[in-house]
Order: sequence, then structure tokens, then C-alpha cells
Amino acid sequence: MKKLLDIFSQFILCDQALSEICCRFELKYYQKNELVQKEGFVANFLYFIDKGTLIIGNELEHKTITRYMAKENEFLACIDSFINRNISKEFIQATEPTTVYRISKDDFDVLVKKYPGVGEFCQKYFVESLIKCQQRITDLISLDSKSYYKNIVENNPEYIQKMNQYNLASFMGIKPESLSRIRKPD
Amino acid sequence: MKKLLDIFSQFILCDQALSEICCRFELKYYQKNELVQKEGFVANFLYFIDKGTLIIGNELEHKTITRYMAKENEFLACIDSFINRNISKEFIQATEPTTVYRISKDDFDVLVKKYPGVGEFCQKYFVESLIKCQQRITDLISLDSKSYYKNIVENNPEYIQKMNQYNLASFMGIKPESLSRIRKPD
DNA sequence: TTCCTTTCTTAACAAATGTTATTTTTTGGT
DNA sequence: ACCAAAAAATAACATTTGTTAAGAAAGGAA
Repeated sequence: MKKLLDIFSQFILCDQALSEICCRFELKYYQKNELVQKEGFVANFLYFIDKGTLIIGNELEHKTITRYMAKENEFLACIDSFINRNISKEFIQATEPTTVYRISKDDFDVLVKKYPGVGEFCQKYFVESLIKCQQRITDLISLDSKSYYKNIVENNPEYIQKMNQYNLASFMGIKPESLSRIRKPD
Repeated sequence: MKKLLDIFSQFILCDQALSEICCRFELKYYQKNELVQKEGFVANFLYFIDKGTLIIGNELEHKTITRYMAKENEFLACIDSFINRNISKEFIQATEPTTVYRISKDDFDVLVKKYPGVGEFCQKYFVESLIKCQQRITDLISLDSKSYYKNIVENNPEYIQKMNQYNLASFMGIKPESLSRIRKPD
């Protein structure tokens, strides 16, 4: 719980606020490959990863894709669904044994209303996510897959350690066989 | 100015707030291909497009890419630079004669501090942008370029009308010659 | 209009990626 | 250690995309 509170402590929040945040987050454990959230439902939780890794992806007609991987000490949610209460088109899955702290939408709304610092946290989280997202688009449209792989090796080596070939390939927008080729030494 | 105020009116803002917003936005005109903002500087303005089209892109070693195109009645800024006062790696350019309302970072900060509705607007803008960004990533990694082109024709035909072949191709992550092939009837 | 520049198209060939199928390796459970 | 299942590597071939270069079309300016 410490890491989670450290993050919220960056915002102006009294001790009472912090302890209330503690109360409203709930510890949860997921096995490897377990579905944390299924697509087709309203996403009712925001997750903070204490230990482990979660991926968020889509179940499409012919394939399953991995849009993002979240690691330890990161927050994760199906944003459109969690914020706007739309049905989520995305699922969340653990790629290894994972423990998270999760908070329900209702509880989170209470915190946002009660403590301005929580709203500020949200703002910062959205802006950071947006910037990362934009950078990813830039990478996807400007780099060939070999360069993109190098990029990941240098900047996000955890992606390579924690995602299997299928997930990582779809994350990169290619087929597993192509990723295998890229990895093969010349 | 009406459209701009319509958007802010969706948030709880008194008449005085709305008229102050009016004052702090400044009308600006850009010619076709004119640079609205150069990369390498701190982006000091947020833009609202009254008429015309802006693209935001990167000047990379060997090429120039178009990451996003913003159309009429849309807001646009180099987010990382505008919010965090980092040096922008991106430029903004008009793809046709374009009039915008722009507001400086300092003026915008004043509005945010003074009127909670402006902060709410920000929050909504960031969330919407993030959701669109995530969807774009999903499309980029899951669709081949023919499908992606169809997707644009159906959902964002303005992209095809307003961007030239070079910009649209880089937006799609391919070369202009490949886009030409995709467009050619079988 | 004419001329010039830019943009777009086309084609031939090279390189990368997708497809299909099979083999090898790894993993997890007994 | 053994076996079965899953994951990854490999290969042959098809398709797509990149590259290079040339020519056609479109758009502006005088």
C-alpha cells in the first residue's frame, strides 16, 4: 500500500484523506492469464498494480490484440468505460501472478468530490497517459518494426520480459512469426 | 467566436467568465502551409480552429511525419509542451488558409484558477483525447493499410480531403507510393 | 494562356511481412 | 524424470510495402 500512498502524497492531501484512500482501495490477487475484466461490461474498477503485470487488449473478429501493458506501480483502467460508464470494448488480463489494489467507480467519485488533490491526480494521470499515447503513435507510424523493437529493448525492456511472443507481436502491430525473425541474429 | 463559447457553455460558467474567456482568446490567421508553431520551442498557445485545418507532426532525421490532423471547432496544442513547459518536439502547421482563436499559457492558467468550469473542460478534453488516441493505436496495430484507409474514408473523410498524399501517408504509417497503390481501383 | 513547380501516378525491382505448415523448444503437471 | 500442451523457431512461398526513377497531372504565378 505504501507505493500507492506515495503517489497520492504528491498531491495536497491531509492524513485523513490518505487513510480514506487506503480504506477504499481493496487488495486483489490474479493468477497468470486470469481475466481481471471482461470486455462487454461496464468497467467498474481502477487498478493500481502492486506486483505483477496487466495487459489491456481487444477481442477482434479474427484475433486478439494487446494495446498496452502496465507494470508495477502503475494505474490502469478501461478509461472510456470507467469514466463515461460505457460498455468496455477492452479486456484486462494478468500476464503473471499479480496483486493489485482496486477501487470502484463509486468510491473513486466520492474521493474526487471530497478531496481536490484526487482530482489533480486524475488530471496529471490523464495528461501523462495522453503524452505517452501520442509518442507511441509517433513511433508506430515512423519506425519500421526492427527499429520499433530496438526502441522497446532500450526504453521498455519489461515489455519483452513480461509479454509472450503473441502479445508483444500484436502490441507492435506485426505477426508472431515476424517478431521471431526480427529477434533472430543475422 | 460563437462555437468556442458554445463549448465552454457546456460547463458551469457565468456570463462574466464567458466574456473573460472571449477577451483572452485572440484571433489569428494562417496561410496554407504556414507554420503555426515550430518544434524546438516551448509551446505557448492553445488553439481553437475557427475555420480551416491544422496538422501536428514531427521533424525526424530523414522525414517529416504527421501525427494528427485537427479540424474546425477542435482544440489543438502541443500538450507536453503547453502543460509542462517542455520544449516541443512537434510542430503545428496549417494545411489550408486557417483562422484560429488562440490563448496563451499564462492567460489559460488564470482562467483555470479563476473558473472551475475551465478545469472541468480540460479534464473532459484530456479524457476525450486519450480515448481517441487509444483507439488510433488499436487501429494502427490491428488493421492492414487497406483496412485502415477504408476506416478513414468512413469515419474521418476530412482527413482525405484536407491532407495531401505525403501527409496522409505518414499519418497512416506508410509511404506515399503505397497510399497511391491503395487508392488505385483494382 | 504558358511555364514552372509541386503533387501524384506508375512501373520494375528489392526488401519486409504475412501465410501455412512443420519442427523444435519450453513449460507445467504428474 | 516423464509426458502432454503450449510457445517459439523455422522454412517455403505469397503478398504487401519500400525504393528508385520516370512520366503524367494538377495547381499557381506571371
